[in-house]
Amino acid sequence: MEARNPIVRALDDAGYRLTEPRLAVADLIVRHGGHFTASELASTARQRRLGVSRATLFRALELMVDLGVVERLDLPSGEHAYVSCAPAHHHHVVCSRCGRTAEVDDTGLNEAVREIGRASGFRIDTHRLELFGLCRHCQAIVGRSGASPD
Amino acid sequence: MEARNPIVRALDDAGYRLTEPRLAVADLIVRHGGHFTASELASTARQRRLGVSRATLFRALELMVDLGVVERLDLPSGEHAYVSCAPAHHHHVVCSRCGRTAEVDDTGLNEAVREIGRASGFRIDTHRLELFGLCRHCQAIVGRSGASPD
DNA sequence: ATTTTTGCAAACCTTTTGCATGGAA
DNA sequence: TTCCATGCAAAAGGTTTGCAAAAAT
Repeated sequence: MEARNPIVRALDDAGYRLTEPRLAVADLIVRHGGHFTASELASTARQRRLGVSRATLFRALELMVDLGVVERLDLPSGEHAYVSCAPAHHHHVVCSRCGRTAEVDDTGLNEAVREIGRASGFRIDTHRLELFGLCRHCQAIVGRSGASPD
Repeated sequence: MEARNPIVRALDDAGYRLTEPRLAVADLIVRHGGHFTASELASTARQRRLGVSRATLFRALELMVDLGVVERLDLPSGEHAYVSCAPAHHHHVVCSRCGRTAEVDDTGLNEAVREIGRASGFRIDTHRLELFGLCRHCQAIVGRSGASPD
């Protein structure tokens, strides 16, 4: 039933116990959609009286990141944030107005990375690309009203 | 003529006062070379008895980031780090063994970013690319001794 | 002389940890 | 029943802030 939730499924598959707090966190995350900080998640949990302590929240997030179903990213402000995602290498575009995210594949990027390695002489092992802008929805809103993002 | 130091020059040009602590921080940074965390810089300053308080260090770093002569980046570990750099849009490759960095231009990447925008429907405003690997020097060392990075 | 900058110390925030209790398998 | 996971509360970092004193212009 709730194993429909991909995070819960991943926890289950990996043999972790499906506890009340973990289920609550997983549910919050998939319902949430966009990116979120640990604090945001904590206060949502508090509002809904889900009884998830701060320590447990962080432990759950760490677990999910390890399992690859949640990714940690860094906002331009330097804040740490998380997004739920499929367990494979990829990147996210983040809407700076509404927080919506989309996954992005490596097409074209891999080649650029290879080129950078060639030019710099570095053997490049990993990279992180974070993109920020306006999703289609917010472009329409901003374009219509002339409002500025943020 | 410490105005030879590009950070000092930038401070001067922007009309900030060239104080003892700022000069000390600027000097530490340009001498340092690779990336560094605020704490690392703080402890180096302490060792050398430069008399730069923590608060001032952070204020100086913030200033330099604002001026564009220092960039803040996020290591894979999630730690915040800084590197000194030229004030233009670019990215860094960071050696995960020795901390050496090289600047990288956008060639090829811009196109990839444009393509991502097209595919995702987002209007992409900014992006951050962080690359990690081994610099030429460390490749040679690791290759020779068979040691593994980190 | 005036205004900016600093140092100190405390506050703040986020994240982690030890340990006894509680809950899943 | 047996571990694993949780909560609590304290600790550990990292970063910011208010304010009086010090320094740069």
